[in-house]
Amino acid sequence: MFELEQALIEEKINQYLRTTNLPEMEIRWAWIPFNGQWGISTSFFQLAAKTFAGEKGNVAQRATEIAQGIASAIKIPDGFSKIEALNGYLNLFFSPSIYTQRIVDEVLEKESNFGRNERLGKRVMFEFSHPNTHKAFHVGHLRSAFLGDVLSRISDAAGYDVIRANYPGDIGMHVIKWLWNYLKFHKGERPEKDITRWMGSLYAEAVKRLDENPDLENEVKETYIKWDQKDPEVVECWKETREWSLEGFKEMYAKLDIKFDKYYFNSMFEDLGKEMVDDLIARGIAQDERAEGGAVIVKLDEKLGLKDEKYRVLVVRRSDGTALYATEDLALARQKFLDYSDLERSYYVVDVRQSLHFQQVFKTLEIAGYDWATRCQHVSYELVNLPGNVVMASREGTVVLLEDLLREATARALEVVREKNPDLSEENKIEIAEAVGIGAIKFPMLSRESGKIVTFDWESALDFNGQAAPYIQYAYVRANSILKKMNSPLPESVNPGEKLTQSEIALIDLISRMPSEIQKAAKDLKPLTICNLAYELARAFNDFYTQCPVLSAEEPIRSARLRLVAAARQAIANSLALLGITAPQAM
RNA sequence: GCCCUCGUAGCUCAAUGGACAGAGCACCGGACUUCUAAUCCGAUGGUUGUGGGUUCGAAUCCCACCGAGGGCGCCA
Repeated sequence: MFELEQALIEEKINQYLRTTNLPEMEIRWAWIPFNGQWGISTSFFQLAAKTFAGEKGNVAQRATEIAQGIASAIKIPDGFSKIEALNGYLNLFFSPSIYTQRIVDEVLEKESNFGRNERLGKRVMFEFSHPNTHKAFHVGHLRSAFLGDVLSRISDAAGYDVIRANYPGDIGMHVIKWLWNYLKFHKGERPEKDITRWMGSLYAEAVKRLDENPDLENEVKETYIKWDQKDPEVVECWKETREWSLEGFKEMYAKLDIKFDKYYFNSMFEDLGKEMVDDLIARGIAQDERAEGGAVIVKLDEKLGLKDEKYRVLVVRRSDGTALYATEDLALARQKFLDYSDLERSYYVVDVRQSLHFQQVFKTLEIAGYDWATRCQHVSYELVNLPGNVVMASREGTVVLLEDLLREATARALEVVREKNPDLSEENKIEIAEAVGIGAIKFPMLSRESGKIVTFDWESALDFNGQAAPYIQYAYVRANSILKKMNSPLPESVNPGEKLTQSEIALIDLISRMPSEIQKAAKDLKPLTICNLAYELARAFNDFYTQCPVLSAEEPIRSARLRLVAAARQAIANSLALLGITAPQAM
């Protein structure tokens, strides 16, 4: 946003340093942290420390001296109102009128593209969500879905070409159990609505039956053998019921506004994985211990010559020859690079419990000589637990189903909409309630560090107050409301004059940070950064809203404020879009 | 036993190695004849788990310890 200005000033600083025989320094810019003061700053502590060359001295004082020297040596650059040396920092204040006009104009010209970087011509893939077919979808599963979706949005905005990949678990023991239960007790039945809930309830029923009567495991094993031998009835049933689950997921993703470019299915990689393992055995990377009743393993630490245990041992094929998760992951990783050979990075958005597993898989691929192996990266996140640190598990019955949460959240939001906006059409109210309800669900999962556990409880999940999506949406609605009441086209670009209030400056300051915040969020893979920005924007706008009359203001202030409101509305909308949260027109 | 996360206000969480560690919730006190009060303003609240170290400067980096959670050859 201010690269040109920064480069010019950097040149001047370096010139000063040369003429005064001070060492070169790397100049890092930061925002001036004081509220209502808009500008950029850099500090000279490092340089000051260097001038003492290890001897003792007052670094802070020297830094201030240098900053003062620079402040008096370089003229105030165009567009700046003040240059100041303070506590070792050099602060350059923007001339608010000039830059407010520039930023506002840029936002209004770029609209939804404001904040987006130019295309980098680099491709990355995010694999996320990976739901299990034939099972329920609970709140714990949402974190990967939201994280992956928003990371994709942020990376896209930061200039990357993003492939959004899903990897449904459409085969495995859980599916076999489901099929057994279905064929035995529910043959011919099909789901009417709430497909995913229905699939999940049949799975729970299967598990319950097997718990109550372990002898039935034999029947499950028979089903598994039938599956393995491609028994037509079992295979057909799998194909059909699998589609039901996928249909259910499709509805759910549509509701959550999550899209995928590419589907990889677990069932596609059993055979491919086994072939890769055979290759690993042939090349002496994997050890086949099946003759002694063991499995096929890769002794990673030994292969790497490590003394201490780090990567341990990876089982790549079961003793009975069947594939397991690791087998399939080897083939999946390769497939991604076969499909997209130019992939700069292949991200796996999977919970933290699988950290070691992915390290093992990636390291195995590296040892096997695949040059892309080092481009694979596990993006881990902590779980969503229930109060008392209870893990959500369908087996334990400790789950909150997505369907239930969605229904409750939208119902609660609908209640409020009816109260606040009784005149809106019912259709409109429902639309708003869904935007608010879903936003309220997404925000808390995105607005904390991914390494921290999210504790789900109904009370805070349905609390729309405070640091939450509805607060941000409401700021958007307020801006929208002013612009609707304007009843005329938006005024042409105007200079707001020198008398901008603190709240106006604070607002435009935040808007101007958007492009760099997006870059930061993409670099750190942190949606939280965007959550913070969105919330700060909303807060600054609410402050502006109470401080500064717009429609009743005198010209030219009125025009300038109207344009600022439009820019703020756009910035808030863009930040919400990055979070996959809908900005409603009214609330 | 080894490895990985996390520990900040009563609670939930922020804070590119940098300026006085900030919000929300809760609690207390205020503000709607005004562009939507799903809002705003004010008050209270801290030895950033403990002890060392690195650095001009540490909540942030390193080491040790304490506490919580997770992972560790045939689950996904």
